[in-house]
Amino acid sequence: MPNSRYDKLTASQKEAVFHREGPLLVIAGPGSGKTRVITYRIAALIESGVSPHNICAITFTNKAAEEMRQRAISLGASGGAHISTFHSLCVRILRRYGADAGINPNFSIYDDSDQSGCMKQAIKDCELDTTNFSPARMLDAISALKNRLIDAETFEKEAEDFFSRMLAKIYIHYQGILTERNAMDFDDLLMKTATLLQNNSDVCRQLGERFRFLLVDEYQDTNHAQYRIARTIVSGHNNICVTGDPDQSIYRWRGADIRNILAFEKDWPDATVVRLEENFRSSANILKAADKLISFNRNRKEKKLIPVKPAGKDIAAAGFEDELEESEAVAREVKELIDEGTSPRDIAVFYRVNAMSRVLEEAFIKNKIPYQIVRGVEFYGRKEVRDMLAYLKVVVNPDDKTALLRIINNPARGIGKTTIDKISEYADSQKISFYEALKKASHIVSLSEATKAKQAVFISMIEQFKKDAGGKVAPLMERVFAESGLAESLKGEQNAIENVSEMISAAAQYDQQTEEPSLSDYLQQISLFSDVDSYDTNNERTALMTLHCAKGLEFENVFIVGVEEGLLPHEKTDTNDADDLEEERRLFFVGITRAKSSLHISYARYRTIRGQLMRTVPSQFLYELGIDFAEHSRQNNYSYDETDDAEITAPFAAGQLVRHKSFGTGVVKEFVDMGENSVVVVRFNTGQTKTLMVKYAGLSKMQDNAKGMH
DNA sequence: CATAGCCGCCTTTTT
DNA sequence: GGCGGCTATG
Repeated sequence: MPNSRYDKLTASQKEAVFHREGPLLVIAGPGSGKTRVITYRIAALIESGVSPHNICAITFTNKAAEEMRQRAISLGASGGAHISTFHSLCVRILRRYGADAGINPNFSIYDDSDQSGCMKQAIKDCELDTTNFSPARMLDAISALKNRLIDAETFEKEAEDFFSRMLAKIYIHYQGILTERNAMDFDDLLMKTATLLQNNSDVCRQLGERFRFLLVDEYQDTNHAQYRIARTIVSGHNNICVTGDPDQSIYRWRGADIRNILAFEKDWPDATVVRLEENFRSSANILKAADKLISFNRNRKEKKLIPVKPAGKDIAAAGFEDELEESEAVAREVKELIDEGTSPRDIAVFYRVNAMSRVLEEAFIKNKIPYQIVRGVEFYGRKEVRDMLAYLKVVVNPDDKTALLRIINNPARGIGKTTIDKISEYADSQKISFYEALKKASHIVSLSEATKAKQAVFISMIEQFKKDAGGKVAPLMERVFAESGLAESLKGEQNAIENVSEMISAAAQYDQQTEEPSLSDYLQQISLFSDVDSYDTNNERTALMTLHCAKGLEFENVFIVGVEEGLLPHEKTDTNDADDLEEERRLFFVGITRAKSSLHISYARYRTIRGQLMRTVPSQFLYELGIDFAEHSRQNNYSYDETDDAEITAPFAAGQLVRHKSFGTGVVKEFVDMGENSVVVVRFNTGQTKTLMVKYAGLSKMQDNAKGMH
């Protein structure tokens, strides 16, 4: 019998919570209590006699996993259920069951910058140049292949055109480098798990028996590999419950496939579908705007957003001269809210790209507002943090040449490029790893005795660390920091030293919380951790973050800045590709629907991008929201009203703002009227000036609210 | 082999 | 406007 704590759930929520066996799809709009439903469902399953051990819940971030764990415990579900991201689950599976597939459990996990290093090497090995084969593009392409579970050999067989054949060659080399270094990138974790489950029916059966109930949150943002993993795990019992909202899918660029959620009922024909359409979060006005915006997406399923809260405040819109004024106005408004008694943590500022945080940060400092910037991976990107991690990775996984090369002469110990090349050559000729070659350096004839001695010191240091690497992590880190010479080399750099201390205290916490702490496990876990996961919601600080980070969160007061063409939608998105544009619109939708009671939207008429002052154009999404920002363009302040759409008029006069499908936005410098063959001279924001024939250029006119630039 | 200084590159979003 | 990588110099 369900107890009284379920009383506050709505009928639909209850339906999802108490659904027992078989596939369940929960289509849940923003603010509909979806995460709550999952947590209650975990509690309800346990209450009905299911062992926590048999439940696996997948969340989108580590942070969400941590919160869900705590909430489940507070509901009386005594812990024991597996709650983690897909990536963490995969690490567990690969460590435990990977041996048969030839996986060494001490594998390193490579992040973006490690990957890019390996990719550059791979391109070089293929004797191709990085101008035609840019590492970033190659990595994107390979990531897409891995998400679709296509390995290098399979792809090579299919590759026909020149580009595909080159890509296949690079893919093979890149993967070779990772394998040689006993390393996996993020996509490998998923692909190798999916393949393992597919090829090893025994592992598959064991996991199916272990996880008799699988719950996947944010299902709209799963990729194909994740879908396969989920599908295989539940193949024996079909007890899968997924929740998600197609309108909040914002990770297509990373391989997320919205079709997973759209096709759920086809994949599991006997699925129960529950819709959660009531919104308990936002005021009716905010929802009205969100609904208006998202209705411009054509490739979607209609969904209602039913407000529970009253209309509330109007949405505040504002146009500013530049990003300095915008930031200053946001800071002042935030300050006012705080002075009126709002807690700083009930306020958040969202932007499209991380680079926009700097100017906001300065304004917040100036106005003495407590804030925290929630950033992707900044902490783990710091030099000193990477250096420390590289030492630890080498201790656990000596094959990790990426890490080894990073530390071998850092701090400087007289082992330079020439020496490294000689050792590399020796390693290749002897078919041994770089680390093994280093150990046998005394056999390398071409090296001087002095150099050999330096290497011996380095090797014996690492070997000593290895001996002491069992058990707790933090003490070893202290030793590594001191004895590697890193501490000495960072002397005077207080920030850097503090970052390392922060790492060590995090490790100490891990040591305490983990039954059997191990360095290998620790390194793998934190590789999957990002700064977003350490966002402290109990802190009395206003959060600044990207719109992507804002997913899954909610705030009383929300500010969205830089709502301009080129930023939102971002210039990198192909506005002719409806799917790309629709994803940007969803991103804005996600941002808007984070707000509970007040929402402030702004843009700047000029913005400095990469050190260059650019004239900007308000986002087309603002028109769609029905906000008449022209009204506010002369007053640099937020004002609260909503009127009809602004008009777009006038011919190609000098000063007219226009958009070109490949050059982007620009300003008309000159118009030569030659009837049908009229020519227009446009200076584009990219810096180039083009003379175009109107009839071919396909220019669209844009609203101009800016003052002249002279 | 180390260091400083310069050039040229890129720059969306993140597990 | 920031960083990595390269080069020239000590």
